[in-house]
Amino acid sequence: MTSRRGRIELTTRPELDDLLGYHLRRASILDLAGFAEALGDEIKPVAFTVLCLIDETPGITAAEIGRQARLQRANLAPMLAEFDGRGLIERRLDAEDQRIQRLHLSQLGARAVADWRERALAQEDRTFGTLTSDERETLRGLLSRIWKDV
Amino acid sequence: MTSRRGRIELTTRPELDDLLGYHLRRASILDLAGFAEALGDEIKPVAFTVLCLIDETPGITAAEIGRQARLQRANLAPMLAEFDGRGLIERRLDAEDQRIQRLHLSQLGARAVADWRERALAQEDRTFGTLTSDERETLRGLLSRIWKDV
DNA sequence: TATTGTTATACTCTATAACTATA
DNA sequence: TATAGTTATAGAGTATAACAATA
Repeated sequence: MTSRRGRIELTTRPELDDLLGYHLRRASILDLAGFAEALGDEIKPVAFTVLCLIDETPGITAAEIGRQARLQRANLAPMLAEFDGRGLIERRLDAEDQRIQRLHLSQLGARAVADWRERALAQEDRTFGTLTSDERETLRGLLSRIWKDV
Repeated sequence: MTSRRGRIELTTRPELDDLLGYHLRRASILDLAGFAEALGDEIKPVAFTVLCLIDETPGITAAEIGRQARLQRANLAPMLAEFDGRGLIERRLDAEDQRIQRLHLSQLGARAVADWRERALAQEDRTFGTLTSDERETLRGLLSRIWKDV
C-alpha cells in the first residue's frame, strides 16, 4: 500500500522501532565498530575507559574503577597487569593500607591516552557525522541522565 | 577546589564525558540489565529482535534477518531451531527456491511476542523514567539517525 | 568480619571456516 | 559461481567462586 506521494505507508510502526533499547544497542554497536577500526590494534574501549579513569583520578584503586565502570575486580586484575607490562601505568602500594594499590598513568601512558583520545574523538566525528554539534550535545545530555544516578 | 556554592569545580571536564560512545555504551548496558531482569528467563534481547523482525515481515528469511540485524547466519541457525522447538515459529520451504525457508510466527509465538513486547515497553518506562515523553522521542530520533543509513 | 587484589574457571556472545543443497 | 542453511570451533567478554593478605 502506498500513499499518494508514492512513499510506503506502514499501517503499524515497526515493533522494534518503539524500543529505545534497540536503538541504543544499534548505535552503540556502530560506535564500537568505528572505535575498533580506528584503534583496535592498540587499545579496546573498556581498556581505554579504565585508563581514562586513572587519568581523571590519579591514585584511584582497581576496586573503585570496578564500581565506577561496572567491571569485575577479577577481570580488572589481568588488564592492569597488562598495562603495567606495557609501561602505561604505575602501581604504588598505599602507605596506610597495604591492601591497596594506587594507580597512576606513566608519562608514556599519559601520552598514549592523549593520542588515543584525540583519535577516538576524530572517529566519533565520523560515526556521528549525521548529527549537528547541538544535536550531539543534546544526545550526550539525554544519555548521561539515563545511566547516571540523577 | 570548591566554588563559592560549595560544589566541586572541575578544572577540566572528565575525559570520558566527552565521548558519546561511552554514554551510549553505559545507557545500553543499563537497558540490557533491565531487559534481563524483566524477561531474562524467557527471552533475550537479540532473540527478541529476531522474533520481532519475523513478526514485522512474515516470510522473511534467516539470511535477510542476518543482514538487517547484523547477525551471522551461523549464529542464527541454532536460534531459529530453538524457536522451532519451542513452537514459536514455523519454517516453510519456499516453493520456488528450495534453498530458502520462509519464517512465520506461530499463534503461540505471536502471543508470546505481544506479551514480551508489552513487558519490554513497561520495563523501558522504568529504565528511561528520568526522561519525559518528548525527550524519549528526541532520543529515539537521534539514535535512529546514527545507525540507520540516512 | 569485610575488603583488596588475585587466580582459576565457566558461560555467553560473536566470528570464521567449511560443508550440502540448491540456483 | 553464488547463495541459503547448517555445523563445528575459536575467540572475546563477562561472571562466579575461592584464596591470601590486610584491615
